Amino acid sequence: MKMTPLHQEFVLHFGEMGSRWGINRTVGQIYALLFLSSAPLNADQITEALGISRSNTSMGLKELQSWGLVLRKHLPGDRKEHFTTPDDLWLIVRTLIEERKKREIDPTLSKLRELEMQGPGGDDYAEARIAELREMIEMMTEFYDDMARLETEKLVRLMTYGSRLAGLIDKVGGYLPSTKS
Amino acid sequence: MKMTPLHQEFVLHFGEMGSRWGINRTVGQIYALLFLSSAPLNADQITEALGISRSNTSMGLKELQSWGLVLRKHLPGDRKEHFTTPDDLWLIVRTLIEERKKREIDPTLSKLRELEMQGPGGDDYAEARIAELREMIEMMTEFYDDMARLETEKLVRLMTYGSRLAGLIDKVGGYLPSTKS
DNA sequence: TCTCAGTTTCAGTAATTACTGAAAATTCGG
DNA sequence: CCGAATTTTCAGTAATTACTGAAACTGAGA
Repeated sequence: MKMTPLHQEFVLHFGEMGSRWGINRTVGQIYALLFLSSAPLNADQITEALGISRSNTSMGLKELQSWGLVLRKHLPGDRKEHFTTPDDLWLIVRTLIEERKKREIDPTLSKLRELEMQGPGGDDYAEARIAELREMIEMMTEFYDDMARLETEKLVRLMTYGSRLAGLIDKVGGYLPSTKS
Repeated sequence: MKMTPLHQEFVLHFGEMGSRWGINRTVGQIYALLFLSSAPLNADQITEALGISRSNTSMGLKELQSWGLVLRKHLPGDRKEHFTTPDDLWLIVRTLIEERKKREIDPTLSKLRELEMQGPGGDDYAEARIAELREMIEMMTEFYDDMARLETEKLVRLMTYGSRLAGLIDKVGGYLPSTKS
């Protein structure tokens, strides 16, 4: 399992970026390795290619599977588990966004609602600020949900349409309430 | 500088979420405190409210300013520096997204382009995978750039339009190339 | 220009997170 | 159901990151 220079640089980059992406170095490297590999790899191959311990590989794969970014694959005639990334890049991106939303946004949205439930406590400014933040997050997550429901083909069409979208909306007519709450 | 229960819970939550958001606990707490405060606070007030060291406050504020999430504010008649978060939540969100893109996506886009520059090295699968990833990131960042350029009012209109956008595009006509590359 | 309130820097230390090897658990062919 | 192959868990340790106090620096008023 010797890596080509291309693999090496890619794997190293994902390792470095890992900490910024909220995963650790080896998890990033494992993902990178699987991403570039046309055939599924088993844990020993990953362990050897990255020069890490077998247990570290096991933990890394576990985390990546919990994210839905890596899939187990049984190869016939081999007792060992093998692993891949999904072929479809769009699926990967959808998964990534969904998981990050789940971990980074949803808990805060819940907390904000919970705080509002506790009713007014006298600090009008803080309460308004919290309500405003909650509304903003709701608007963005609802938009995200709508977009996530679209098939990829429509999503691509929409994204390629880019800034012209705004003009389009103008034309259709603005029956919507104004911006400021 | 005693915090109300509302402040406390909010600050604590931001502290806990900090690590998921790629900042540390105290940076999250400082931000939370400033976010809920109607008047700008000085470093000593922050230090006392959070029970952290003066130097920690200084470093946290420095980081938040580098993100553009916290602004210095000189109060007349007081020699101390004061700090606030921008009033406009949309501005805050725009800043957040822009900065995270800068830190988490742009370096990878550069790296991918760099790897492609190095020319074919024989691993067709890996090279195709990298090219596909680069194209995907380009499409998404270009879309983001388009959206970021819109005034907030239009952005709100667009987001509220949600899933109906897809139908809209259909109607206007699909002159665009098909999805699969 | 000197003073001093205020701020930043930084070396040392504490706290957290990542990684390892060994042992326990699981899985599957026989 | 047994036993070898494989995977997972976990306590201990290494590496990294966060935090502190003290010292250095800054800049406005006298």
